[in-house]
Amino acid sequence: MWFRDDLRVSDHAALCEAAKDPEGLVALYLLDECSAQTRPLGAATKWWLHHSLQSLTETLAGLGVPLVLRRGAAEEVLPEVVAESGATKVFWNRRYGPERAIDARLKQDLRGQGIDARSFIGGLLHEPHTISTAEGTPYRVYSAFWRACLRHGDPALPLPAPVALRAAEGEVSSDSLPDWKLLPTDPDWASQFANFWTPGEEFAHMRLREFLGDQVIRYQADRDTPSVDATSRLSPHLRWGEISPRTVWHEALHSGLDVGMFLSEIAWREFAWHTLFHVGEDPAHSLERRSLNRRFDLFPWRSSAEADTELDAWRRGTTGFPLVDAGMRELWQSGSMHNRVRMVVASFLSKNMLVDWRVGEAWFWDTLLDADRASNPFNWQWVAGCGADAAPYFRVFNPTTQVKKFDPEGKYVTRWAPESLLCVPILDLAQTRERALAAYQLTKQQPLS
DNA sequence: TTTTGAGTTGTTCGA
DNA sequence: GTCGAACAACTCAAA
Repeated sequence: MWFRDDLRVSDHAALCEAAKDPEGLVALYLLDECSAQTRPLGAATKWWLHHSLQSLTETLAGLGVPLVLRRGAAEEVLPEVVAESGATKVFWNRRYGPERAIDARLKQDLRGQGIDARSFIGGLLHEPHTISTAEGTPYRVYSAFWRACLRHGDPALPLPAPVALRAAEGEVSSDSLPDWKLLPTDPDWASQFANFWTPGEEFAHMRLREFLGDQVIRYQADRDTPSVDATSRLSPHLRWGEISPRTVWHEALHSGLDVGMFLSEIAWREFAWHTLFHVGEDPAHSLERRSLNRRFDLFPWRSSAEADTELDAWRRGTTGFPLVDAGMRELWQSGSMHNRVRMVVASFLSKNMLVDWRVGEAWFWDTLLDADRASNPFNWQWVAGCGADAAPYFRVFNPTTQVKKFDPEGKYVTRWAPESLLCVPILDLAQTRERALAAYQLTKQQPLS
């Protein structure tokens, strides 16, 4: 049983199937950061992965199976583990990013050697190939995609976790988790993360129940207010598949409350994966590499060198715009940022600073606990105006207006960046807005080559 | 097949 | 202070 971005035992199709096998199973987690189709993990994400693997190890041990840890290119290491263990079958849940090229090649190779390699439904509500427009093309507009999801009907009911597992005979060598050095040391900049988050399947379910118990009622009204704890905070758990979106969907419906708005946000995650799936397996075409709107191929972004000082201020949260600075500090200290503020800081970077959205995306990738290969670049592209169902180019968030609207009492700003109010603004909002509008207008008018 | 209307998250300006 | 218009172009789906 090969675990990937699905570090859980409930609603796990591949595990359920593997559990039926009388030969017993080997549970494997393979950390692959070197294949061409994978993306090296961000530093914050590694912290989460460490703790999530620890949690899965305990859960599996309780069910009777050790978790084997191995590192390297999947196409080299997986066959090694198969040979070492004498496994005759290999099961996994499907991935929907560029990594699926690796899975397809492995499946073919293993089957060529007489190994029964099988994949199962992965961590989405609906598999991407089952949702398409009447013309068979992928959706490019969210609302139409959401309607299509609703027409598709409820996703399958979550599968129960196995009550017991049988370990395969013989021993398979495993790396030790601390040797992977996923946790930061010297300095331990993640020291505060544990005050905000508890990785692991058990806590993912607790978080969902808590949210559905007393927060979801206020979700629609308060989700845009960053000082209020009104969001589900499930995203890092979903990132590692500690809980499946199908479980979230059904438990939310089961609550009997008005969960429409919340589920439509789960569908945005789905839409990002749908979009990533349809750009194909070529890493060069992946969402983090290329704007969906090809007109932006020649966009006159200012280079990182040119915007060096401003970029530094953006990353550190010393731009002199309290909402931007508060957001960037929240990110650094907690590994997360409120959704409303993400839009503001992303608009600030791509529009006011006129820096390539990929630079911001890379920073989020490194510092966010919930960044995945679909949502993170998809949403950056949405804000930058070059993505699917993108914000119109003239939508430039004004951090001063936004703070008046969404943090009028300054609670959020005071919590994260109290001294930012005294900083000197690094740029002129009106002037940089005009600069962005001019550049975007030119790009829009450019004929597509 | 063609036409038409609608579409997550904003800001500014002028009446 | 409030309100509506303008700021495009394109995709999707219904008519």
